Amino acid sequence: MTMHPATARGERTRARLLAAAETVFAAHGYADASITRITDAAGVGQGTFYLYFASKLEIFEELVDDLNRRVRHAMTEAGEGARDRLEAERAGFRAFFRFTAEHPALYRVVREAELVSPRALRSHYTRIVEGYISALSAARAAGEVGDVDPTVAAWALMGIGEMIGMRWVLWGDGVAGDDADPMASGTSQVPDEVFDQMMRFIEGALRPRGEGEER
Amino acid sequence: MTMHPATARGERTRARLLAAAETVFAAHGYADASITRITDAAGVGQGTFYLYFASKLEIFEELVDDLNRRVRHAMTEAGEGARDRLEAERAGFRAFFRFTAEHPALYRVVREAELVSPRALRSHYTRIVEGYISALSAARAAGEVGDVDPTVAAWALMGIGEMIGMRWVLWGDGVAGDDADPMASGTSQVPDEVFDQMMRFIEGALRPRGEGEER
Amino acid sequence: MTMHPATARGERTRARLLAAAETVFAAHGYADASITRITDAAGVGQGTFYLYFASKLEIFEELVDDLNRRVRHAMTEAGEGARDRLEAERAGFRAFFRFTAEHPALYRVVREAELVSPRALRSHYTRIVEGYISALSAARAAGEVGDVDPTVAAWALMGIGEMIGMRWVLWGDGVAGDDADPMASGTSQVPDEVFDQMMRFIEGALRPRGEGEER
Amino acid sequence: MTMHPATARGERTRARLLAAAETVFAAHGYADASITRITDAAGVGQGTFYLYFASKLEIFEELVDDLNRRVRHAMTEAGEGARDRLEAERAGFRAFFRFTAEHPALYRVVREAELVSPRALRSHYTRIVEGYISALSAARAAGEVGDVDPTVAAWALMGIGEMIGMRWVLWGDGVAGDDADPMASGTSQVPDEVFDQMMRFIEGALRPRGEGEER
DNA sequence: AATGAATGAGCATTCATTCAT
DNA sequence: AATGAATGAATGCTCATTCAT
Repeated sequence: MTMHPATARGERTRARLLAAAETVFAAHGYADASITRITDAAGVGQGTFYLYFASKLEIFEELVDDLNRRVRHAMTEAGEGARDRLEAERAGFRAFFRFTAEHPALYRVVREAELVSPRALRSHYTRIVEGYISALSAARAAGEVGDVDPTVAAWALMGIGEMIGMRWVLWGDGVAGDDADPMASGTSQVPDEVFDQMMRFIEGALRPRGEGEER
Repeated sequence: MTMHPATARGERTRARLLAAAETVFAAHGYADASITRITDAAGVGQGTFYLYFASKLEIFEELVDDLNRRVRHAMTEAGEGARDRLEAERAGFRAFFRFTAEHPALYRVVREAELVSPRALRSHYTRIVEGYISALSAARAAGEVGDVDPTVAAWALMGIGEMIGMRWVLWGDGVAGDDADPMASGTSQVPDEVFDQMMRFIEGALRPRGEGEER
Repeated sequence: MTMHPATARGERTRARLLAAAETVFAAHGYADASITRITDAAGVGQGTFYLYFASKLEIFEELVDDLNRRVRHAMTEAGEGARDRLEAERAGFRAFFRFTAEHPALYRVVREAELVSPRALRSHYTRIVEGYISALSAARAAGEVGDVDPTVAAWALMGIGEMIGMRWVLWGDGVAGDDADPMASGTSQVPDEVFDQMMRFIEGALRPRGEGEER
Repeated sequence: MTMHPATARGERTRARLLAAAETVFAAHGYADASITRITDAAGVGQGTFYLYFASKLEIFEELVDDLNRRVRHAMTEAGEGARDRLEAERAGFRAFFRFTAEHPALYRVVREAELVSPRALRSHYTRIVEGYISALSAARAAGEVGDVDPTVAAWALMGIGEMIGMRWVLWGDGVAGDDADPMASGTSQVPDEVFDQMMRFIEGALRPRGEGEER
């Protein structure tokens, strides 16, 4: 499959292509991201592409994996110094949103993966969720978290992060009317009040509950 | 834009095309959903397509709008007989998942809209969220809901529904490993335990809180 | 071939179609003048077209013939009251240019006929030229015109009229640079000085010559 | 716009395409000259076309320019050894007719340009006429030519050449009846008597006049 | 007489991929 | 290692024409 270069020069070329692919896929989508556009953006000849990737699908999947590795790394790293679960969560979300702002490709590419490579899509979400699951399980064992199923809660958190990120990072601050230019986005940050409200929502959901539950 | 037929026969043909588009877009994605595939599925000649839709994009956007109208209708209708906010929420989510199971197109089509027609995508989410927002605002005024910002909470709920729906309705029950055929899906239902856990999560998030909040 | 209507209403519809065809062919050219455009311009249904014309080619040829009849009529009529050949010529050219200004279709349609219907093209030019030939022959017999072959002179005059008409009527007054909008034309008139110079040129060419010829 | 090849092989392919275009446009006209027909005639694959030309219109315009350059070159070259204006004129027209006979595309393509690319059409005629204008101006200054406006005379000459060329070169010798196959042409030459008569006509038009002019 | 629906052939254009250099 | 040339399959879209009403 993926062909790996023998020389350092080749290594650089390959990296350039992958970086170019991130830009081009994010800007045009899978179908309209022609190999030519990628090689042009990378500053190499058309034929060079096939020296390092067997097909368009392959570079796409590698890109998804790559982005996945990078978000997860960013999130984990952010949560490392945290005192408790809550602080870690907060840091993780912050990191997630920051990554989203810096790499709009993450959203655009992943969303398209639904059809292009369902395998890649599933693996992307699943890996992130796995991180949540183990963190939540540990927290539950430590009594920091209420009686929610870690798996379900993990997917819910994933959904919250994704949707809030889409709404406030990708779309920007403005009201999401039909009017605004939908492409002029990708650099905002989630406003503090929104972030706080979101964390409130999550805390409430995860907090241990002393009182009797309704229903 | 959209051209409307003058006769009943034309009306029927147009409806057949729209129905075919739902199937075809869901199965192949926007880029690979050729007009020919759509007209074949509709049982009409190629040229007939352009009697009713000016372009592929146009039928796509109309389809998104159509699906949007239909989910919202299903959700509203479901919540109508509910005693309290919680029951309504529960019914709404159930309806949402049922609709998702019956119309996998909703997910696949909407997700692709990110690139195909950002306008359609935004409008889709925004309209659904608006429903949540007004329901939450009313519930908060009635003291049924805690002190969360209705807008943020609404987007969070949207995210939860979408992610849980994707995971358990579209992907089915199985573990989301790299192995299973990712296309053989779309008909499962969210298992009861998962649904209950999700509702627990949501209740916790929205419940009025007596105790002092950290931070 | 051409189908003729039985009723007065039909007669009117047919005339409307022919008039619409003049406009549409002039504006879009043969290839881009769709039947739909013609019927739309005529304010009738698509199918109605084929009640009166067997094909697109047929209405085109009829239009060429029609325009041809009308220019020739305009030119003949104009020359009728003239005292001598020269005055007649002058009036004929004036009429030709006026017709051109009012019916840009004449040029555009005829020029395209080169490929669409060579038959129609030839017949158009030939018929006009025939008028010149007989006028020149008569004038030569009367000694009003020098010793030029009427046929060759007639084609030369045709060429002059067509080229001057294109340059000053269709293109307008402006310098024919690459810049001006080439479609914004068709209503100018040949300026008087140009017209006079052209007539001088023609007079010189046709005038009887007493002196010895060079060569 | 026009893309130029980087290698000699590409240069050859590009030239083949342009030559094929001349043939195909002349034979079928712009609208019916499919890219496939051109690439077939050139002996290359369909896709190859777009390596060198951005569109059908572009190769058309380049072809018009190319033909224009070539006629003008042929005409100028022919008139180079001439003793006087008249001899030069004669040689120029001969060259023009010869070129027309060898490149029927000149006529057919240019005539269609009226609608396809008015810009190209104007520029074609204007450039040729400019040559006439400067020659006539010089001749007038030298007293070789009478008191006609060089610009008007130049357009008149252009018209004469075009019409005579069409009549005797493109249509051939035969009477231009409705019968003859209109496509079986393009190789005749203007008969000597016709050519001489045409030159007589032109001489008369341009000759200095001693006597008093009517009007 | 009039119409609108239906159709399939046809075309410009794009693009992933292969290959010779 | 790198490149640009070449290709043909595929697709969105247009349009003259036919037909049932």
